[in-house]
Amino acid sequence: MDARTKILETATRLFATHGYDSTSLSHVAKAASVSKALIFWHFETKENLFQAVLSRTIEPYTIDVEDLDGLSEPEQLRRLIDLYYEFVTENVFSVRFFLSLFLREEKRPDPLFGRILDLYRLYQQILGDVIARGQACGTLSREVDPGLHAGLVLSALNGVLVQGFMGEPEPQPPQRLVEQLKTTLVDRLQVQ
Amino acid sequence: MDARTKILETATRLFATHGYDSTSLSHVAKAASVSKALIFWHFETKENLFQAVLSRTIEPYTIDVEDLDGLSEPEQLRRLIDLYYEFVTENVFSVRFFLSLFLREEKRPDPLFGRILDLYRLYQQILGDVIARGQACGTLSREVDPGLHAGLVLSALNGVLVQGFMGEPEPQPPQRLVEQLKTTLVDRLQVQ
DNA sequence: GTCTATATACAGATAGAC
DNA sequence: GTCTATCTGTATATAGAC
Repeated sequence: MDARTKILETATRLFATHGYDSTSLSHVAKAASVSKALIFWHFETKENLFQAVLSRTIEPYTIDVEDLDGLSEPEQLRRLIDLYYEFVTENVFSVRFFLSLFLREEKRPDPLFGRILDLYRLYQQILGDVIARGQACGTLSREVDPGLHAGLVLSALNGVLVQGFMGEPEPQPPQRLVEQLKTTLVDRLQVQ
Repeated sequence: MDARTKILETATRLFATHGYDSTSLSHVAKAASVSKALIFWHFETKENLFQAVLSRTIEPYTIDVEDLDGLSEPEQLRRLIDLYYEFVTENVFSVRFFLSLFLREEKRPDPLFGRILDLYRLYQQILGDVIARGQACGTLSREVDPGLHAGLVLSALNGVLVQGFMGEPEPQPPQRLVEQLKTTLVDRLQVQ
């Protein structure tokens, strides 16, 4: 592996676990087995390195909602919930990283920041649309407001995620919570 | 106000917004209008100051579940949910602070850390107990597992909280999400 | 208790050899 | 591209006057 990549990988790991300020370039250099000067040669400044790390990290963040066709609306909802949960479990490390950035004034990577929020809103809208369609088709109860219910589902998912961050062993394992979520927030909404 | 208190208040604010490492004692000294040396005279080290800040911050963290008597179980649940939400809104600042600490290896204030988790688990257990009692009395549906449902309710509450952190304006304001939460996760569980 | 002045360490960043 | 050596600022922490 070339030095540049090595630096990027190491910096990603260290920034994510210790944060921006707590991660010194001397530390990165040592962990990546290169000199400090080489980091500056490749990335100019610490800030630049950080931006490069963020871009690299956010790269796989996309929503592809395939193969929902042919499923009933409740089934689509269950599938979307699973997709969301799969995504965050596959990216726990960086999701945790970004969440910690959101909580601090420290570093708000505004452009990327906005991109994450856009993705998030898009996902919420997709959920809301499916609920609305289900109500129109008569497969889902009309008792709830689609947008609001979508917001609740996502909140619950995020809550499960955060609960996972707060340290094991939890009384309720995340997967069972997600199951409970689908049962209560989707199945109970179905029109029999 | 005496200097010691002034330092504590200032440090609390700065640590909470910028984190441990990003907050220099020079900065604290300037913001509190005292000399750096005075901070060391009162608190010995930066680490000590931080611990003092944490203790002070965690002080009001208690659960007092009063006046639930006389309420039906569903009403008790609604009340408990409101209490939780009131607590976090009154303490947004420090809750956000602690959550950010949980997400970083940076500083894990282990003793206090544990106390927060204990409170959290206690709250979850209270919720679970109320649900179980409701099921025994026949006011709540037996379809759900009490502990699991309690976990889901708390996750959803935490999710609403986090959603609030991620930046306004959100499509769904927190209060409406909490209402939706109570409707869906409590009312729909009632036996008519 | 509160200050100014200072010691010491390490941060981000540059110069220049190879 | 990669290094060693070095500059400059600022961090935590101390000494000692008042």
